[in-house]
Amino acid sequence: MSDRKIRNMEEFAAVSGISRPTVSKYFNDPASVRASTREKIETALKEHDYRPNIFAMNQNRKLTKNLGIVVPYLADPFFAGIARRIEDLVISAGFRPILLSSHGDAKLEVENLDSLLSIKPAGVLLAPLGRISDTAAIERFCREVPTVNFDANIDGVGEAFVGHNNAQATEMMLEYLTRTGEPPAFFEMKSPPNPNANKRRTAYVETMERMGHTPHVIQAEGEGWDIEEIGFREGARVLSQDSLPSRTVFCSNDRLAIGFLAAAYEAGIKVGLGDDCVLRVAGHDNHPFSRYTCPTLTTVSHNYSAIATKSVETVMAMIESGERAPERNSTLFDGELIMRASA
Amino acid sequence: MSDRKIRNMEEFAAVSGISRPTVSKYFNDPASVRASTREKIETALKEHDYRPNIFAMNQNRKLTKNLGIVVPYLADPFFAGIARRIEDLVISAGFRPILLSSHGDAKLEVENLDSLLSIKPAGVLLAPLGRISDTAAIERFCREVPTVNFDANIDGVGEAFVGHNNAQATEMMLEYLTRTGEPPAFFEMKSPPNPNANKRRTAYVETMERMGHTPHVIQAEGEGWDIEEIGFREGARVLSQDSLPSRTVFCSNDRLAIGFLAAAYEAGIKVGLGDDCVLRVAGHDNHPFSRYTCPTLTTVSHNYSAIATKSVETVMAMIESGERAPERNSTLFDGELIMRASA
DNA sequence: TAAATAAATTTACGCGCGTAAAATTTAAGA
DNA sequence: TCTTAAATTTTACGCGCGTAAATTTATTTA
Repeated sequence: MSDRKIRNMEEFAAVSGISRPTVSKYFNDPASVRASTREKIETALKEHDYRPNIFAMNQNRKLTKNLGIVVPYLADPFFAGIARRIEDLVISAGFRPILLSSHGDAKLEVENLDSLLSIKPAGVLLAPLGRISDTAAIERFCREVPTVNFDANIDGVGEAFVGHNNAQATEMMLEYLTRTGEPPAFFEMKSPPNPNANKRRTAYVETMERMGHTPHVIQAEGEGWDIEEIGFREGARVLSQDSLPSRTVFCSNDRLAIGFLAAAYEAGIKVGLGDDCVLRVAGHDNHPFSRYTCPTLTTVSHNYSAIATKSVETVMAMIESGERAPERNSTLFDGELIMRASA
Repeated sequence: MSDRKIRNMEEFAAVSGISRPTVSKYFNDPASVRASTREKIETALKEHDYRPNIFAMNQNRKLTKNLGIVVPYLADPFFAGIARRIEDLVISAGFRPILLSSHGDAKLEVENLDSLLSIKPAGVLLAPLGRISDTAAIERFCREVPTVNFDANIDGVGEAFVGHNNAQATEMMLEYLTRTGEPPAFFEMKSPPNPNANKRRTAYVETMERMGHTPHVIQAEGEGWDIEEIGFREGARVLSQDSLPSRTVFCSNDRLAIGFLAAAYEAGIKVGLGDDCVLRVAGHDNHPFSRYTCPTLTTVSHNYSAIATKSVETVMAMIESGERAPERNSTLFDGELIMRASA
């Protein structure tokens, strides 16, 4: 590596023996220049360690290579995990991922989109907060930037939706629980922050009725994203009142189930499949920590990689074609039953 | 709000009745212009919704308002939590946080720094991977950009270190466990990815010896960041062999403890303080999930907010003064005992 | 009220790169 | 070898803003 510092593309073009506009073209798309030219540039690149100024590039490019990723709550390992998959795919597509978390706050969600606007992203992958989201502000954003909505569906948000098939997943778990024991009660938050919760409740009620059973929905009080805490507190209340309509409890999501299991443990109630167990508990999401609950949590997994892949593919297609989809279509991926010890 | 679109600072200066260089100065620092001028600009701002082009700004500014935050593993809620605190502080200091995760991969850690370099950050807050980090590459980066090292200390990385007082925290927990029961064995990873682990082991051994007890270190095989899994697998092995030298186990960190507790549960071993319990287990970190283990985990909390605040203050001081510290100094904040049910 | 100081304006240039148009060279095919 | 299309080079301009120097205007102090 030469010690002479290259200050700009002009100088780099000089040392590589190629004109600056062609070098510019190379950095825009290496495949767009002749193989012999590409080689010359790449040889010079190894010698001189030059990199185009990202600000000057983006100032003039009609389309930046920035791609925003907004998740509702990054401290939730569930979202951290899916964000990571998406980041990897975005990088290998040659884009620069900008990961932002809304931290459960609708105002911050809009601020994040606002902040993204200022870096002219080529596209955005948005997992909205849901119920509390400022839908009008988000829609305004989506008119400016090609956006794909994932995880939590909000009508009108983004050109497409990619998510988890809550209906199929709920039905599958219900079938399993009923077949191997008894029809479960459904434990959920009274005001769930996420719209998936509503889909799951609806699917629970409808499937139960179709199966000829009476649905029992237990609603936990509490707001916000401290979901384990709500599951624990309300779980303890329900268990102490001994008011459960079924000895099987299907929690709306794993974080609620994690809290519920902790409450059961503390109450000395043995959960699981064994003869000495008095309760079965199931969750939904295959949360990273569901493998380490006591007992380990039976749950339904999202098809994370399919959702990540499809989301990225969809936004990339929009970016490349340069046009919006004629109609908003949604893709749902089926869940997978994860059988563990709790049910 | 007017419907006329403002395209650049020139046009915005025109509608606000102020010259463009003064407007530029305002955006650089609103306090640097006369109050009457500031008002005029802010009135126009409300009317016309203009925002300076961030790329054009950063291209010419000697110092951008970007501030990099690099954590080793964002899917760990521990790091997600501390990253969030730091982000908040950075934003309120008027900077734009760029959060990147190394995902446990040393190559990605260097790539992250490399990527930050291209956006000319004013400073960087780096929590390095630790043992596997490419120290030489990181040091090279630190010579270019004012960097503060936090969480895991690596000599030579950054101008300062801010972290947790592992020695004090370990000693405090040891004192508690010994006073209320018996001296614990120490459960850790054989090849811990994080240097804090080494500090904790050393503190354990030294304190035990000072107290007149024989230290017992149990080392779990296994590499990488799937720490709960390692704690579970190796915990199960240790418990099945019935080879524990003490009925109290002090885990090097909470994630290991979470796995260990799951193993104890599965082995039917009752953990806690009650008369019917045969084992006490303690952790270290006050991981967000340590409140929901079975039983709830007794642990030591970092002083998260102090660490975040001091880290941000330190890097801000470096940025403002424009000079590097004459010597690298480290600040350690004491831990706090979190007494729960497991010990 | 004049002088001293601070702030704002005018003028002018540069940052590093994208990109368009026209001229030229290169590679591929008949 | 000639034709043709593709790739490259030359030339030239613009993006939106930072910033320096000189000048003018406003505010504060004596």
